[in-house]
Amino acid sequence: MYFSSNALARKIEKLAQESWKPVGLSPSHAYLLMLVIEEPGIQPTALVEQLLLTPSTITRLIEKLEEKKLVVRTTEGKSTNVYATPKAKQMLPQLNKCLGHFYENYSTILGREESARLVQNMNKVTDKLEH
Amino acid sequence: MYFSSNALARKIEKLAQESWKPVGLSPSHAYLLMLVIEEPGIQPTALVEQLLLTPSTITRLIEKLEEKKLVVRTTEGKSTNVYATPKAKQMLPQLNKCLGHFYENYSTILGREESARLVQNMNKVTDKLEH
DNA sequence: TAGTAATATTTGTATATACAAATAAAACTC
DNA sequence: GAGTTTTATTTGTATATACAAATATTACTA
Repeated sequence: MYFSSNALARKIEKLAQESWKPVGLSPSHAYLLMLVIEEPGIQPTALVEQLLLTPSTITRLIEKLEEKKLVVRTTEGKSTNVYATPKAKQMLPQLNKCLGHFYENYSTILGREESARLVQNMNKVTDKLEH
Repeated sequence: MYFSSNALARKIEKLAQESWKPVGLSPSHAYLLMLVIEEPGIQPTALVEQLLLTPSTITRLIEKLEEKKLVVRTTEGKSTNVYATPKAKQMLPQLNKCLGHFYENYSTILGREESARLVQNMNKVTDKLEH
């Protein structure tokens, strides 16, 4: 179980990295950016929930996107809002294309149905392991 | 798929870390050590295959176990042999116990059958992603 | 057999992520 | 409304792993 889940995650990670190479972003950065474009002003807490990552990781991801001038942060009180820059918004079609490629890649290899089933299974297990 | 496989791997990793806490080793170190005890003089290349990790990672794992005086390395020519120390051999029962706990942990949560099915599925997918 | 190719391992450095502590602000509580 | 608790975010540091280059040795080839 231990090596199986790790090995699978690493393989998928690699495939995803390949898929997002055209936009020069890691999969996590790309997913985060797409969420920010979709929901302007989204807060880190919401990103934590959607991406299943910890707050510190989300901060790090945002920082990097800020460096690349793809997002800006505004802080009011204890909460922070994240917005996509025009530069990022222009990238949206390419981001979607990469996402599509990624999906095609693994669905071609595994079949659409089997892929869906596996994802469902993994989510179920992850939820059960929550505590 | 991307977040599902990553999230699952992280959850399992955490569960495994808990399980091996009693011996003060990370899951990867523990699995490697058990292989070395089982097959004295095993070479890094063989460990790479069994643990599904890269050569550099294997070197790092061995280094750490060497620091802890749990293994020794002998180099002859281009190849290296790894042996468990008496100290490590004495730990074997505890290592097995941790392995058992880990298995019990996730099988209790998921059920034995479902666990086995998931592992099979993940392995199948990982193999298919090989290229 | 000298020169090149293949194999095994290690080293330098990078990525993805997390935990725990720090900071800051808002929300309760009495 | 002063003091405490909760919530949101960031920062310092650590872990697990990988890639690419370096090193060393053995095997092949012409």
